Amino acid sequence: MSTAFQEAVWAKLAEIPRGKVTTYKEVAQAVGSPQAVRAVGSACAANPTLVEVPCHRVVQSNGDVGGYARGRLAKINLLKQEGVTVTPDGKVDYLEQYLYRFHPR
DNA sequence: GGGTTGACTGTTC
DNA sequence: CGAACAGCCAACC
Repeated sequence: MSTAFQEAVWAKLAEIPRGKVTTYKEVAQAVGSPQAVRAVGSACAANPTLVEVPCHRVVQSNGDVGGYARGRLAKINLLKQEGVTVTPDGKVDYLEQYLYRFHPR
């Protein structure tokens, strides 16, 4: 079972184009709760399908890939596969370049 | 109904 | 630059 909040988050994640990434904060803002970044993370963790929902394209605002249901390494590997530069430290380099924003100014 | 936990963020030391 | 503290929201027990 899922809540409206989680579905809203998943819907936003589905909008992220391949080769791009977004931050939990951006998603939180997109769903209307810019402070609910923790809740967004929980929603991603509760995501039922890892293929339909590109949760691996969500990273932390500081560039760190954050966590992943299958492990950080798997997440890093997926991002690299999509053309995102990830440092061995598990951080996305050139984040601003790959960052996908829901709130364009 | 109340308290704890978590795929986080920003500030401060 | 790295580690620690506090703040926030939604879900779970």
